[in-house]
Amino acid sequence: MQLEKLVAFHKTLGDVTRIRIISILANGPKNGQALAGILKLTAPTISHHLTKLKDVNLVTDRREKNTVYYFLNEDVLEHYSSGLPKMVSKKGDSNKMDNQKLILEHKKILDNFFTADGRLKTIPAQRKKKMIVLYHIASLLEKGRKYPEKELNEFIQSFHDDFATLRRELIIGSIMYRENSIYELNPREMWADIV
Amino acid sequence: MQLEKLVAFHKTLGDVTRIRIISILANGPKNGQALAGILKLTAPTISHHLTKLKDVNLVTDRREKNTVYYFLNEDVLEHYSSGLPKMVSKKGDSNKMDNQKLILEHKKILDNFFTADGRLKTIPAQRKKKMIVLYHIASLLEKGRKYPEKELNEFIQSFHDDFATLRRELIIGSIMYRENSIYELNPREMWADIV
DNA sequence: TGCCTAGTTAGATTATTATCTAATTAGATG
DNA sequence: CATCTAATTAGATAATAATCTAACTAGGCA
Repeated sequence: MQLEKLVAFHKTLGDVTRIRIISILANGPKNGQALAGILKLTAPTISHHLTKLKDVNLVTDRREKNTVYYFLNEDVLEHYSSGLPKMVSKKGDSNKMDNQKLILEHKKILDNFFTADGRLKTIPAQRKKKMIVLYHIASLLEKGRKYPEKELNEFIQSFHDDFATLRRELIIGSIMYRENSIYELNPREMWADIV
Repeated sequence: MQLEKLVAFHKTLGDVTRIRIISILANGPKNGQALAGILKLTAPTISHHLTKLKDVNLVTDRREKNTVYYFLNEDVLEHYSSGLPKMVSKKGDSNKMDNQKLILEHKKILDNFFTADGRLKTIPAQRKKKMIVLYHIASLLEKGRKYPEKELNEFIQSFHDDFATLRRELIIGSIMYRENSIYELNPREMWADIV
């Protein structure tokens, strides 16, 4: 019945978490762990919501090695077009042509620069690669939380011994900012451009 | 917060009963009793849903004597435009200009032809009035249900002793149709033009 | 083969909500 | 004023669903 479908669609969108997931995915695909991190929810909860979103065809997924990326199906969204497009406005992604390809490229770079147990082999010289590595490291920090310099150092050192250089790069790249030796992630939507 | 509003809107639409109410109101205002009758729910339940619909501005109401008529706010619906417009397509209501006035006119006619305890005083001679009366009686039958002639007779007789005439009029007016002495409401949206 | 990581499934808990009955409010009407 | 009808409010019940922890599954990779 057509009516049931419409109700299901709205019921799916009638939940804050799912709307958040949608607006995140509007800026490009993400995997489950990333979503869980951003929304500060557990993996099963994310999984729960994603199945609901998949049920009404708002989201599709695609496996890449060990991790599954979730894509927003914008056609459906536009079909039911529900005011969302306005609030969910994409960031200035001029050529989002192949977001997927971008992800894989990033993944490859990370694979090259990190060891299996997650340590950074060397600090990349190439600016772009360096940024990708820095973003990756920063992605494991808690958004909104303040880190004393000592704590941040220890954290960075778990990736690479030259924590001083890396810490400075995080500031220069405006991924973090510092106030009285207290560090914090920059509030700007850091997940927008990178995985 | 804008997000909360969007969620609230969808949550409101994520319920079968409320979608039904909306698609009924799309064909013109109704009062609470009428809605309760059509949807076979109690008055408090209808009231509950209507307050929710009013909360998100999908419905407004207007009191007329003792009874309150509920109007669909089509602007909001179009603003959030949610696939509903398609399924909720108005019937060919050319001059809906004053639906409200129409309602009151009908009410007056019904008041004139029915006694306080709901019996039909006389069968109207004027075609238009007769139709209104017939629709009113038919509105108490169950859509989609098949009535054996005997049962239908008894039902009609609860309004007026000349059940044979009324039964024939229901067929002539194509409000009902008959197959092998089994009667059924015509499937066309009978609530569109009346009540 | 055997571990590691990402996701899903199961089950429990808690919060929300659709629905009902009973009681109450608000107008209208005789 | 007394009564009637329509609507809302209060309170109870039962169903749905969001979230968590714990256990399980399924690919990579050493």
